[in-house]
Amino acid sequence: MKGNDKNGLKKGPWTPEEDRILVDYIQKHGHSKWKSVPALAGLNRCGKSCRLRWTNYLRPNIKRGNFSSEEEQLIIDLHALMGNKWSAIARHLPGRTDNEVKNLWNSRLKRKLIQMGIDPITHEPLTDPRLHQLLAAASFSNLINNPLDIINALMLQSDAVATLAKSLHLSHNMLQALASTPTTMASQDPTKACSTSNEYQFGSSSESLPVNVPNLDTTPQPIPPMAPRPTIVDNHHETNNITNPSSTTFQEWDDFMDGGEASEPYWRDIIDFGSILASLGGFEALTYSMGGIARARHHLSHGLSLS
DNA sequence: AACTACTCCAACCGCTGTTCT
DNA sequence: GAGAACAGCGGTTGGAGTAGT
Repeated sequence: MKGNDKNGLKKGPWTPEEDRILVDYIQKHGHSKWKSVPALAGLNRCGKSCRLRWTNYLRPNIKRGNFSSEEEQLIIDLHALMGNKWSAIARHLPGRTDNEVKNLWNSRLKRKLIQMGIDPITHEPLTDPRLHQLLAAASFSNLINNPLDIINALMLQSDAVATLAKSLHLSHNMLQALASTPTTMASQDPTKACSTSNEYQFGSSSESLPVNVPNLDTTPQPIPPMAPRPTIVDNHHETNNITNPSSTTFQEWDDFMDGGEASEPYWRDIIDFGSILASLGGFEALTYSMGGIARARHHLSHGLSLS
């Protein structure tokens, strides 16, 4: 990456002096022809490199530093609509560049979605192969065959039930949020209104972005409301009233996954499994498990045998 | 302290679409 | 209309920094 190219033009990181020269030149003369900029400014760079440096780093109003959770959520939402249209996504984030958005997606957001059991490409729940992969890697297949084993395993740790219950509840809320994303966005933000011609209209300009909007006929049915969060949950943490998906849903998941309560690899595996089970639409199974857990907790608190 | 693995991000590359001649 | 020049975009690379062993 370092050194000069075959034309003798410099490559690699820009020095502060080069930055200063480029900024001075553009402020005085503009950049109508990028190809001529380096020669006129006195830089030993190609025009393309100058343009990139200016647009991604030197131009005014560039916002630097960490992305806020709101920005991250917006990127996820927009990516669900547009795919890898980084420049289009970046236009909705003032001060952010397409390169920054792309880097954030590739380095963090993509992984985060996978962790949540969501395919980062389709933004739909991960499908069977992924589930089987997970099941093969872990020993949960045995647990599925005998739900009582789940309970027995969970009872080995006092916070187990609370942790799993919370993870399942968050998974469910996230799925609800995702399932309702296009409608929700359109209703909240007029710039994201969806026309009837399978195109989303953005902003006041005539720009329209043809995207693969899911056919309404094939849109997954709304996820049924989950039973109220069990009161058995957690003596050690504040009980959150999580009944509706909201913009805080993903933040809650982040906090949950990053926090101590889900930090053990053992629990993260269970939570991953719970997410994927939920993703596959196994809410009956979840309800069953939750009910089983509640019963188990009741049995335990009354000193009864699980079997 | 040394090494390795991993993450982040600036910059490059190659392709595509648009504008100009 | 055709080809050249240019700008913009998305994918990829590689160096720097950091955490873990």
